[in-house]
Amino acid sequence: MTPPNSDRRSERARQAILRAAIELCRDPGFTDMTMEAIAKRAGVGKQTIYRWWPSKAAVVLDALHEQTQPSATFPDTGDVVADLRAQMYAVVSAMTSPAFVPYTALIAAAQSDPELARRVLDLIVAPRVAECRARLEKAQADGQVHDGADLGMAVELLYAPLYYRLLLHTAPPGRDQVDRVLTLLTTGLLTPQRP
Amino acid sequence: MTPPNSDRRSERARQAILRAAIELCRDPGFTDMTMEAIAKRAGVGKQTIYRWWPSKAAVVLDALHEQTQPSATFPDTGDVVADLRAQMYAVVSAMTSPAFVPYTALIAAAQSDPELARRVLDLIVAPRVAECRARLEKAQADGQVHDGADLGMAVELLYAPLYYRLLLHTAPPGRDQVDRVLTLLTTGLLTPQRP
Amino acid sequence: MTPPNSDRRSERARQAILRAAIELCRDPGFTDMTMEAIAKRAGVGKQTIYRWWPSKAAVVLDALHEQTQPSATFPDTGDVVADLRAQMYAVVSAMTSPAFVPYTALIAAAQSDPELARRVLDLIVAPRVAECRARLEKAQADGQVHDGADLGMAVELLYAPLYYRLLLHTAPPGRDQVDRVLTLLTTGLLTPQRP
Amino acid sequence: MTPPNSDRRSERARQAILRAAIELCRDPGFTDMTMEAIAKRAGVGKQTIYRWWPSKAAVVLDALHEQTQPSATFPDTGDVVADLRAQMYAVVSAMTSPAFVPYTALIAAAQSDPELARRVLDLIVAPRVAECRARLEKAQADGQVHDGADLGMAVELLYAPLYYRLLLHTAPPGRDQVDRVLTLLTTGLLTPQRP
DNA sequence: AGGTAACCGAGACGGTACGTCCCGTCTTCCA
DNA sequence: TGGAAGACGGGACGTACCGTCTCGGTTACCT
Repeated sequence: MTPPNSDRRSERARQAILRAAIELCRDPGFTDMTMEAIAKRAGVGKQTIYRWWPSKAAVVLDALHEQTQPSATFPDTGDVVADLRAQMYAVVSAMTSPAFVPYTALIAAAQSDPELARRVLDLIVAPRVAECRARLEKAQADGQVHDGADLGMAVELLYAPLYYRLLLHTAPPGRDQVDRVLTLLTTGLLTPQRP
Repeated sequence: MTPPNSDRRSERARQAILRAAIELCRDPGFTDMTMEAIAKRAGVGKQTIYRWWPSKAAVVLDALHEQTQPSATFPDTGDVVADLRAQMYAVVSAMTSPAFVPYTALIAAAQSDPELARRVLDLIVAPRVAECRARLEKAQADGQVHDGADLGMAVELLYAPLYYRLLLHTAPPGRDQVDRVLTLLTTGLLTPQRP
Repeated sequence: MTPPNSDRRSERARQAILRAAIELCRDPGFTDMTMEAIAKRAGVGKQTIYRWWPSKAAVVLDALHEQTQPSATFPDTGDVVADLRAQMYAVVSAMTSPAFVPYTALIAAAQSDPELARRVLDLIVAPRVAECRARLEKAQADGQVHDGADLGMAVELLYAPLYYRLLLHTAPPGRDQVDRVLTLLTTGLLTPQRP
Repeated sequence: MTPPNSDRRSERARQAILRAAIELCRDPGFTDMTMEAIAKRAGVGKQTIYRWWPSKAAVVLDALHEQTQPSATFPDTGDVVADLRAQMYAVVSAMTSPAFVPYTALIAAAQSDPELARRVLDLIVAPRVAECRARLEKAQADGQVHDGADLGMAVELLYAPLYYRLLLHTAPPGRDQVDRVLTLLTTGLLTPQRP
């Protein structure tokens, strides 16, 4: 997928590799997966993998991304807070499902692989952020959010706690967390009491 | 530091190993560091490392933790927001300094090593969280924060965005980010405008 | 048994070590036996072994030698050939018994350990050779062997074929081999036929 | 040379390995030689050695065998005894040359490695024995040896004393030994004197 | 229609690090 | 001071993968 340009590329091999990668995410898991194992399971020469991907992380990222359905778009019922809650509940569900483990591994791998980091960001994080941002903008236009609110930071504040728990393992992300985050953000209680 | 119990342990070797680990964090970096390199640089047999630590990540964690000064306590000038800002500025400084890179690597490594995750949490994250929490509680007692505010979530909301940027590489954590987070949290603008 | 001189030596430890060596000859076998295993099984510090023996081969040699009864002396019925046959049968029995395996291992070890070679020779081979030689000399005095016969070489010729088979594994040493050796040596058929 | 079947094998690597083995026989010697040293000197990965040989002894055996010229055949001047003497002198020369040391080491190693023992026997011992046997049979046909003589045992009796001295270190094999062996075997003096 | 150039499978190759085993020395504490 | 215990520096083990390479074979295009 990177260096040699060709439509002579074998679609059969490509799919077999992605398929094998997905399967190996399940069983030995991302960390214990090897290029050799992918090649063997896909019935493919190692060279064929190295020809199109730079690392196992790149293969897995492609594999995960390919199998992901176009993803439902951000809900819009007219009530921003309800919509945010619904969407964040969905994210929590995803994060706590076993199928999410390899995503976490990819984020970990990306810490020492800038190119991978960029691709993870572009493929996985950015689209969700953009949608959330768009929903907030619409809400602002609807008057459900202050004109002066810092929407960019709002997006970060909404999702960051989920990733925080996911990656620091302080606790699993959860629905109550979502509720508390929304409460804090929408009530602004982090301010002095009025006497 | 885990399996064999003994006070016959060589303090000389222990320190040489931790020292070597720190040095190797700088030069080849955590990812390219190997147990063999640590042993060689420390002038120590590999077995001596494996006897006391289960992985290079464990060694590095101990090394980083040992070299860390008792850590300045949370500032308390009487103004919570100012104190939070000061402390978070400090965290931003730390995170963007080259010396922080290995911490990031440890968090990455912890994604596939639950025991390491626990130790990272206990040694690095938990104490900071506790201090922040304590400061917020004092602020609440002082009436600078609403009685009903969810302080636990507040701590998460304050720090999560920093880790979010750090680990997802959306942008480097920064002072302006801190300012915007504090603004959003203290003004509660994520609410409908009053007409 | 070599360097430090002392009667403070612990007889208990010495016997435990030799005993352990014998037992380990049986189970993991000489080749797979280690100093550490001997120490552990003997309930002895490694240092205690190294203090008195230079190598595991030395320990095993002592152990084997100590457990060997003073050894029956060469038979003397008046008939040299019969006596030789009897004695050589006994050697064949010994060589083909499982208990002989470590002796073979010692001879092998001696190939790269001159000091061990000397001790193996002195303790194991030389006494038997001397006895055989003495019996042949008596036979010569009795007129059962030619005055001109080269008795030193005769001893070599009698025993060499047994060691030859033992060490080159062309075939196991056997009674028929003994018979055929004796026949060839006593009939001198390796000469032209008389017409 | 055993497990994977393939003509994809690198002849370059094979030769480099055998060459390195020969050289290391000279300098650190068989006992102190390591697989790692062979690999390093041959400029080869360790795996490449392990892929084709089970042990360093196997490598050395192949190396020695490959470098050995097809070997001069048994002399045949018409005089068996002279021919035997000539051939055995040659064996003595070989055995007492420094180049023979690794053969001795192989025989030692074979004591705890049945497969190696078989290969040493087949490659080194058996051919020589067969040639000697053939020469004796021809002598028997020529009437230079009794019809009833036990030729198989004769071969053993001729060579065994040389190996006996070589391996038990009673004395170095020598020409005088050869002479005395031949004398004893051809005169049959190990019999009662005729009055 | 034949030639040729690319991808493909297979897996050997030179290498590096792994985690383990044992070496022979040392250190510590006990009797 | 000898012995038990076992940690220590060291070095080789045999294995696992890395990423590159060579080797036929099989397409698919290009004359």
